[in-house]
Amino acid sequence: MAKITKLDDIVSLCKRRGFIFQSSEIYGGLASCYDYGPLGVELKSNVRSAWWKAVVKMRDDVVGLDCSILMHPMVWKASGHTDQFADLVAECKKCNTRTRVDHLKEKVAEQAEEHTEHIAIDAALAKAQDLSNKVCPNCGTVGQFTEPMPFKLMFETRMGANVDDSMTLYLRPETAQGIFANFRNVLDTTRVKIPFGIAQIGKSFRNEVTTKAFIFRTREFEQAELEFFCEPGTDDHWYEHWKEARFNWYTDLGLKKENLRFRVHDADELAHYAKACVDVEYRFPFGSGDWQELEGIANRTDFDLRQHQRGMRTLNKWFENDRNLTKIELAEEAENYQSGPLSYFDDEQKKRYIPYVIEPSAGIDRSALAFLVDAYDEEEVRGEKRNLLRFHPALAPVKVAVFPLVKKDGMPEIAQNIYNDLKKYFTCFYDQKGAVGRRYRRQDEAGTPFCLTVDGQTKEDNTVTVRERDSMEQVRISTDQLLSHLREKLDM
RNA sequence: GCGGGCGUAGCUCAGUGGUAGAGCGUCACGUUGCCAACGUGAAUGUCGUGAGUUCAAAUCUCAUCGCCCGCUCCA
Repeated sequence: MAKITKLDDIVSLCKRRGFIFQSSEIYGGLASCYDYGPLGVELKSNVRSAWWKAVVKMRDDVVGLDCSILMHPMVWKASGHTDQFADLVAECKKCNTRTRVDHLKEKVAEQAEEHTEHIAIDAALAKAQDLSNKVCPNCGTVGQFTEPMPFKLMFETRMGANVDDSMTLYLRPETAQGIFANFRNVLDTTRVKIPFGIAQIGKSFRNEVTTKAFIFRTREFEQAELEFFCEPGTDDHWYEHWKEARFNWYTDLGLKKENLRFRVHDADELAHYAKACVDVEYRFPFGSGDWQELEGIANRTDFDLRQHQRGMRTLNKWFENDRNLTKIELAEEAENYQSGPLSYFDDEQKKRYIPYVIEPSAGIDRSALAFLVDAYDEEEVRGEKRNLLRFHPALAPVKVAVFPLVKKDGMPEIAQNIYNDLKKYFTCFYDQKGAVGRRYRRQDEAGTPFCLTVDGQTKEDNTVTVRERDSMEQVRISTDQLLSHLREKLDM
């Protein structure tokens, strides 16, 4: 069995082989930001493609979308993010521990909401005025807190080169809202019928209070999100469907089952919009071997579409209040909201309704990290340590490496030809330098599933050896059957 | 944000006040016919950054940036 991998081992492998670098390293680095190197960009792109293939291409009921990161500020007003995507935190003067104000307990009552949803800043401020009776959960000191301070979890930027009439925009904290905002567009142009989903992969930004563990939690990150729209009443069925589908996606791509599990959110842990939520968790080698979320699958009900209908009814106030979101109150919901502009007309049942939404929301970066960690292995071969990444072929940055056994006797030329031919079909790598054993090991550490070697026999019978990464076994394959052989083995 | 640890070559690390090192890796040439072989040669450092102390700082002090671990936090 593989030994316990430490995060540090993964970090140095990533640097050494060009998977992941610290951002802005030549300037001392920028906290929690990372860059993907030549191998990393292939890996990450393969993770994306595998998700897209499973969630969009292989299904008849999901279409894709790619929204802009910057959106109309009213989107975030309607979704609740501008009001609610902020925490009030107070710091204990005694021990300097910061705690969310709504998690503080009264000295006497000993009661606090364990896992409360975030509430509007104004309301929270009013509610949190009096901390004199609150107890610091860390040191037990009563009432020694700083003024509650709001943490803005959305990044702000300005649109418009002219400072005077530029407007504040937010970098999206999730890709989901772009999908809801385009729900009508997709309905009107693509002949989709409920149940159907809209999928999107893209960057999101959250000004997290704390980042964590390499690329696991970063402030800039990539999400793969699906909003699956279904008729109310069928939502539980689709929730179960996507739970299963998403869990299997990870195991199909090689994550070991024993490192993967579901964690169901308790009722008091649910976000304000969610009826149910479950996390797919992976046992990462940081923390104390902690289970950490890879993906959340939530039943978002009809919350978002209804909120955007309210937002659309509020647009006039946006102009009346000089584009100042904090002055705007979201319009009440229309009485006949079920037939509002974001409703769906079911032709068979002849009725209109706001669909329910099942949302599997995965982190591409943390998935890539999980695949890296899970694939990492060290083993002993003839007294030497062999490091390798046992990537699923679909995820391997390089699929096939091509070598001449030695660089003479015309072998490099033949190998070059094979390489030039194969690279039209797979990501390939050519190498003729040094001993062939060393080249094999280098590819092992990059996770390349197959190495082809042109040797003396090649000129006689047109066969090459195909060496498999995990077993190190070799078979001779005729060059004219190489492509089909590799295609079958790589499942491509 | 708090506490602890750390930051020296691409990686792992040695160097505790006196001209910057090792192993691995990388590159070149030779050799080599299947698993990190061998020989010869070579390149590579803002000692994280900035200030201070000192005749002299990788080394001592302060600040700052970054990483790891533990808290806290994570709609």
